[in-house]
Amino acid sequence: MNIENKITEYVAQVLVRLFGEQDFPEMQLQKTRKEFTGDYTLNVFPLLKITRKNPMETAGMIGEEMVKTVDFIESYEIVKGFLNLKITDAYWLDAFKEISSTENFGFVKDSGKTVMVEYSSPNTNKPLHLGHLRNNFLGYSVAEILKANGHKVIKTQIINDRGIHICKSMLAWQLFGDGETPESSGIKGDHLVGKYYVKFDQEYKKEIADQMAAGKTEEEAKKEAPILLSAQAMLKQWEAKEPEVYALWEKMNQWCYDGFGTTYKSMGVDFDTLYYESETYLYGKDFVSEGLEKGVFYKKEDGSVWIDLTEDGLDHKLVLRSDGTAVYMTQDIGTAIQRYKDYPDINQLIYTVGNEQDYHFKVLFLILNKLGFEWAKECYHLSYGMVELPHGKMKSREGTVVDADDLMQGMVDDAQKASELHGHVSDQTEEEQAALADMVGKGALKYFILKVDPKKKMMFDPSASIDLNGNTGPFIQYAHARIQSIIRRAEGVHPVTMEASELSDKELELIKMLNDYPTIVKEAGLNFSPANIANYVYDLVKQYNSFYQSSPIFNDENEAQTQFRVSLSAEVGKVIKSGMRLLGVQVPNRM
RNA sequence: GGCUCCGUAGUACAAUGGAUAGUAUAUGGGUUUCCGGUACCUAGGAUCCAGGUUCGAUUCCUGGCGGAGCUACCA
Repeated sequence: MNIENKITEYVAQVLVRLFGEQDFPEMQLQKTRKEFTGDYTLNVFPLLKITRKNPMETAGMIGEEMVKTVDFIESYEIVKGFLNLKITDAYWLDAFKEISSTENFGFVKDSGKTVMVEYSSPNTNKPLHLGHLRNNFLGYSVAEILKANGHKVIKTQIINDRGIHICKSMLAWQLFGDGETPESSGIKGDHLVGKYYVKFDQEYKKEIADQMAAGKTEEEAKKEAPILLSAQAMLKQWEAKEPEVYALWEKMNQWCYDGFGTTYKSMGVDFDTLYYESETYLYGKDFVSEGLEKGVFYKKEDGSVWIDLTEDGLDHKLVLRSDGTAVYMTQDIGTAIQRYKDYPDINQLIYTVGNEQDYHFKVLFLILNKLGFEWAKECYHLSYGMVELPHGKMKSREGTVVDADDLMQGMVDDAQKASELHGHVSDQTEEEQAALADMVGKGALKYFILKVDPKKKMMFDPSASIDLNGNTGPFIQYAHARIQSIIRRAEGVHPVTMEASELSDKELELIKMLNDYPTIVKEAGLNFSPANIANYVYDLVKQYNSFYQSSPIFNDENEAQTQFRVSLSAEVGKVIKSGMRLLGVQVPNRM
């Protein structure tokens, strides 16, 4: 049992003893703010109803009784109705010994729960960009955090590999590509496909302009541009599995998969199982038919199929086009059902998708519920805010898209430069230095993105993200490297022999912060928030640096103290590594 | 227009309804007999506006102002 629970339990006992009351409001216990003495603070305001005394008196009676009866409570102090309880140093030293002897400190062994986490889910017509980075880092990290909470996790994605947008790239390549391949051009596969997606758009614009010059309205021109009609025709050919089109689709998709594979490797993310829209959209259609029979959906005169959600406060929503082809919703219905069929024992299905699709998922879950799937209530949309740039939105047409590969490479290059500047690792081989630059550059990027609450939109300033000072990944990595340097010099970590009475304030503060780690991991899991972990690790590092600055570790006169400080440093290092690991960030032993 | 989300120092981010609203960056002033100065210490600077609920509101409610997203037979 953790200390918070112990304290609230004792307070409950005290209340029963002093006031004979069995039924009281939930205990409000929080950590004592820095400016007051004490470790935990009980807010007595909610208890006044049962004590029928003023805040001072109530706090005094409870504090008095706690000190008298609980061995690890040393003293109490009352400030404005807040009861501050101080824990004994001996308790904290014991807690530290416990922490250092715990394997995988902070992690839960087995919760018995299985969770599927979907993230990434790109379209196969263009490379990944900045928005995908937030998605991938978030999805991966949440999956790791859930594992740390003892859940079995299945990482997955839905690959959006069919549809008109894919045909646009294919058509443009057919018309203008002149047989260009990743091999012949030296261009990464996904970037090559993306190049033709852009090419299509350029041609399309040109044709619209031509048609308008010939007297058509803008609306007509947009609908009747020959290249668009060709793309639509190609989509039909694809659905009919016409060999030539199908072969082209397979070839260009493979270029994308190869390119994505490289990018995922560079990001450090992975998946346990994959779903393809081209395989699930037909399955979704089957359930639309079934829902139509059940009366969940209705058919309009033109043949399109809809659902009426006005009773749920929403609108009417299309689930199948009049020509019988599938929309996004159709395949999402199919994919969800397929997943529960493949993995019947999952307890939760998490979709990591941007908040511009909040409405879509509200509708999807409602539809699944109406189709009679019990598990619909286990579906959760992990909705994250958009990534904004200092100079406005990312728009592919205006060339303001921040490419994922380019951005990561830029970060690594900057890390390399910084490393050369400081020269701590100039004796290492080129390979080792390159690996370090990769670790630091990617660490900076991941930390920069993950330290922000996922629900909130975030500003991405490329020039600020490469700053290695302040609340950044490299700041944390540096602290870890410095700790490893201490351990190297100490030639290992030895058991603690120091007395509790010798502990300094800064040492006590560090122990208390280490003691919080399991609670942080738990909260991060409940909130699906890597930011909780990031902010905690940052605070821990700041506290450690302050300790490091003021407390000489290697002290010839007090061997026990030296060993303790090395041991404390080592534990801080372990928690830094563990926490960063949950963010998908590695930490170096030298940098 | 309708619906949803968001407004915290110059900028970027924190704060289960709790105490004097934290941190970074930028700006000013400091720290090397010592273990890695990518560090540490220190100063100034903020809750969009008006009401309401509450012992107590950055947090909850209402209205205004400002911003973003959704509102496609797109994904």
